[in-house]
Amino acid sequence: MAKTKIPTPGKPVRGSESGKPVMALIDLMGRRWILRILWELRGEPLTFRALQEACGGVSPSVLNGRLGDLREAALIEATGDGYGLTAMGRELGKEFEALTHWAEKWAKVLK
Amino acid sequence: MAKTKIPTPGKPVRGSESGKPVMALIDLMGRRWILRILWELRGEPLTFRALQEACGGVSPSVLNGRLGDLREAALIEATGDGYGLTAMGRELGKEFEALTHWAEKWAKVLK
DNA sequence: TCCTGTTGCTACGATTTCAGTAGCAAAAGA
DNA sequence: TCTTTTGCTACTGAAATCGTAGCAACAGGA
Repeated sequence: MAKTKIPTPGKPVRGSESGKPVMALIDLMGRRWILRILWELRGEPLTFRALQEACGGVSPSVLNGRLGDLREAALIEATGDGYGLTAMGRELGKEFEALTHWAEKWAKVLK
Repeated sequence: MAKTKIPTPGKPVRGSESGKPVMALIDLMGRRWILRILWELRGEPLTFRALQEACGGVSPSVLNGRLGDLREAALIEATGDGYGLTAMGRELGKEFEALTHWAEKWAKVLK
């Protein structure tokens, strides 16, 4: 069960009363581990423990909270084999992959 | 002056030793207000105070910290008229705009 | 010059979130 | 039955964030 409020499109979120979907997305993505979890799940589903390890040993309490967030956001779901992306989650992951290419360029510029 | 460590592609970041650019990006974007600031600066440059107001009254200490992060990441710069996106920053903003469309669909699915 | 307003920040205490470890109940093998 | 694995909760201390106050520098205006 998530202890924090879940950002929901159409409802006000932290720092914005507009209810615009992008604000809910910004709120959600701005939480630590959310992006990392989505990233680690881009392939096949992972068990809780596997996911924890993939995320560099994130504490289970935080991980569990984030899994709750992501489940309420309908981006991941618990399957028989652990946690996996939903259709929406996979789509978001694909969008995010475009950012990977940007990040490569960014790395070159920065160094 | 930023008090937190800046995620840099090529160097280990929070939760990842790989040094992959995408990990640095995930680390950076996973900090509260980072995405929001980039979003609010997508148009014209804003002064510190204007940006603060645009971000729903975020505390100046945090805002200042994030501005430092973003400057070190070469995504924003201080111009004469306040803070504005760099070329890289504007590019990232464009990538992120694709996510706006995704968020619209997400909103429909969720409700 | 003095007054007033704006701007970019710093300081600081209170609150929230995160990290790190320990451990437990349920399920799965062996 | 005995042992592992799995999913998760509990707890404590550290770190990040919030919210407010306020200050120095600069820009008019009177």
